[in-house]
Amino acid sequence: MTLEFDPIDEAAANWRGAGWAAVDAMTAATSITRAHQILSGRIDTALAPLGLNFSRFEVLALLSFTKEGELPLGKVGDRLQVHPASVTNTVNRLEADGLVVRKPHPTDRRTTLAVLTAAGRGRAEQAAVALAEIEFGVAGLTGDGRRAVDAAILELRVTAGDFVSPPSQRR
Amino acid sequence: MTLEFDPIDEAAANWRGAGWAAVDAMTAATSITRAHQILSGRIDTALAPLGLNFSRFEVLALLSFTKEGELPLGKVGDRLQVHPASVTNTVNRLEADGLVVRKPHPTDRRTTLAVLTAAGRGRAEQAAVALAEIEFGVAGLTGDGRRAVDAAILELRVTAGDFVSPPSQRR
DNA sequence: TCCAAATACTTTGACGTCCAAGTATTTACT
DNA sequence: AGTAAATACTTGGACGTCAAAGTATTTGGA
Repeated sequence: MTLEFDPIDEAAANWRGAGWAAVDAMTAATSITRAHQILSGRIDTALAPLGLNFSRFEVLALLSFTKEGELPLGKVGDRLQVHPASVTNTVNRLEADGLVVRKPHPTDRRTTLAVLTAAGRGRAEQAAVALAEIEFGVAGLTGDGRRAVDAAILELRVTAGDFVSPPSQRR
Repeated sequence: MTLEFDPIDEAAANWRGAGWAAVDAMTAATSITRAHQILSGRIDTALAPLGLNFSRFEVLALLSFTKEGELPLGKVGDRLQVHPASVTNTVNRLEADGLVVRKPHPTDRRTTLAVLTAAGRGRAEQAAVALAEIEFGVAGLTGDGRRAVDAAILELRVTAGDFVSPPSQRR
């Protein structure tokens, strides 16, 4: 399973050998892809005992930060940047598990609110602790590395049109 | 769709406000996750006209770098770090599209070789060009940013046991 | 030689994500 | 007021990934 060499280095050498272009871009893309695999594996493993995956946890966390513990499904999708159909699916599962309840919007009948239950709030806190313990899967990244990743990816997110205002200068 | 603020900044502020731990780790993990979404969206869009996705392209590229244009399916999985079942699925699709052919291993009858066809080789080259044009989805990342991401993620991959030897010192 | 264990791949099934289409409701314009 | 367009969510289908179990073959001792 464990290789004797860095597969990304190996790929870069192959690309150069074949005369293919944009090798630096390829390695960056591959690094990010692999990092995502590693993180999501570690995170899902940590959350599995709580009956959650990362998507479901994100919804619980987002709701727990609101004043009333509720949010329209559309807002959830916007904040977490996932497809509406995925929100429906995720909330279905959370509702089946009793962590969230659907409630009609008081004034707009198109809209459905996801409302955190007491069980949901408790589960979110347990999950936050569990994730903090494994450092969100980024154990192995130093503080410098984390800042470098954040800063670099910020450029990427801006060009992808994730948001418009210049980001705040903190961190 | 586009937000008025950085959703990751917003999440970090919320986490701090709630007194939850490991905020830096959370932002790094979230950044990487989002970066992966952005990249894979761009890459799949660029490859769609060629009837490929990134997984299928990776297999074609890997085969095209070998002397004979063939490799056992198990080796493909090892190099690309994907599950054996995914290799089966990916090669099924490539074979249905005539880009690859399965061939029995000459001496080990357990083993199946994936062999690049002429069409597969041509398609891989077209795809490499298409991906270079979009810089593998990392347009928006400067050279420095790319190096920073590679270096930081290298630490992560090492701790995940991706490979054993110290990486070469190039780049 | 024989047989248990390891290896290689496929199959099946549970999930998750996205797109496209469908339904319901509200908004905006004439 | 009346209607076309926009908005909000759900549904159904195509795909992809992974885990676990199944089949075939080879390896490595006893």
